[in-house]
Amino acid sequence: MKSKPSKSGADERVAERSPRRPFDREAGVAVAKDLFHERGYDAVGVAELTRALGINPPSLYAAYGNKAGLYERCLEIYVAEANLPADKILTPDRPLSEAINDLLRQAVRLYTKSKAKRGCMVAEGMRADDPQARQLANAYGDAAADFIEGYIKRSQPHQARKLADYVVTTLQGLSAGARAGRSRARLLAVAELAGQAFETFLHTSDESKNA
Amino acid sequence: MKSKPSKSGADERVAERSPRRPFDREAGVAVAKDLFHERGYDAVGVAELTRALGINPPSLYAAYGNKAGLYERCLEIYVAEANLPADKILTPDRPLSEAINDLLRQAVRLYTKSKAKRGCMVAEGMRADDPQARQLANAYGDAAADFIEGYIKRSQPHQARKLADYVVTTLQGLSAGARAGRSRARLLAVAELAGQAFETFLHTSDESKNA
DNA sequence: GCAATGCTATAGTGATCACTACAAATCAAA
DNA sequence: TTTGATTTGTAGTGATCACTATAGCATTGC
Repeated sequence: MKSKPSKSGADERVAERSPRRPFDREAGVAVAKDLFHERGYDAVGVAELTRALGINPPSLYAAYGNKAGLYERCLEIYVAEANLPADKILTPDRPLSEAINDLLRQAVRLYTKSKAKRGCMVAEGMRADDPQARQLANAYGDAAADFIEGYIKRSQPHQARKLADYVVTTLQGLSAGARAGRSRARLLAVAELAGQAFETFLHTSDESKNA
Repeated sequence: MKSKPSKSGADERVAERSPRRPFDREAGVAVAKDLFHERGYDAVGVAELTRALGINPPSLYAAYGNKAGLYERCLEIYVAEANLPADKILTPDRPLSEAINDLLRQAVRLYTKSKAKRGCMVAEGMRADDPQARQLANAYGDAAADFIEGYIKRSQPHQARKLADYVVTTLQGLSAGARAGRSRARLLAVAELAGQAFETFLHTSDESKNA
């Protein structure tokens, strides 16, 4: 009867937190995230992960379920760490083209911040051979694309999708360029071009759409 | 004495052409090319290749050296088949922006021509996990980028690299979009935007650069 | 016919893949 | 101290990786 939910409330809290500390799951996710970001989902094996985390395979599976589960946690904190805080950049109070321009430039800075971890972890994950990993990354990628499209739609409802596609395509190209080793300066120049192009789209669209 | 170079000259020609037909190397390359294009270098194993070619592993290695060697042949004919005849599109007799616009649109058509073989085989190969395959693809990618930059430099010597980077980045984004399953119509819209953007770059650059 | 040539298929190489069965070890609660 | 729960390390699962040693076999020139 009272076997499960008996005793005091404090016990339940303690019971939830594992009687014997496993190995710091959170830190493990951070380490794995760097590995996945640096070399991609497929190229990082479980053996290398366990070596990097200082644990053995059974601990990894007990903690995260499987390799894809760990990757999911990595994606989660990668996005949550606000590496590219789209919600902070795409704010309703600033001009659309200025916000997009800022987004592109900040993306380049992020993609080229680390020499090892080049490009966008989500965008690169969408190209993984493993279908499960690809699906996980796609979820975040689609969410980001929807967010951008929704933001554009506020001021440009007629061609929001086309413009959002342009932005997303540019971001994917910038991520690929970063991964290929193109320098930050050159990518920033491209981002600036794309940003100033975006501004012209709004002008020309106003003319044609109002006609 | 007369054992080796005796007899008639016709024999030498026949002797060169393998006494027993191997298995049609050329056709094998074409089949392998489709597989590599469809699923990427890493995802296609030697076992699957030999199955698709109707041969056994030793024949593959005797014919192409190794998996990377076969991939190299595939890349070669992929590019040579003029899937995207840049030299036919980027001709000196047409306006720069028109040529670039055409290049982008034709690229989209190519990237979305087959439902299975999406994107650019070279651009996608540049992301392979295998360093050898990556290097092979990079060679073709760099050559294409240089060709584009050289073409732009003819009419825009000051900012050819920046503009070429923009075009290459857009192409990579389009390839990624095609691989992600984005429709031809949407990608064509993006290509058109990028093309019309490219034209504005020339105008604005003329003003600022001449000052 | 007879050896030489050259491609073929059978079978298997060690390495690595993601993943797990099992039992020792450690903790909490009784 | 005993019991029960849980994580740990050891060791190994079958599968697949790229690749190859060996030998059979068909065709060639003699």
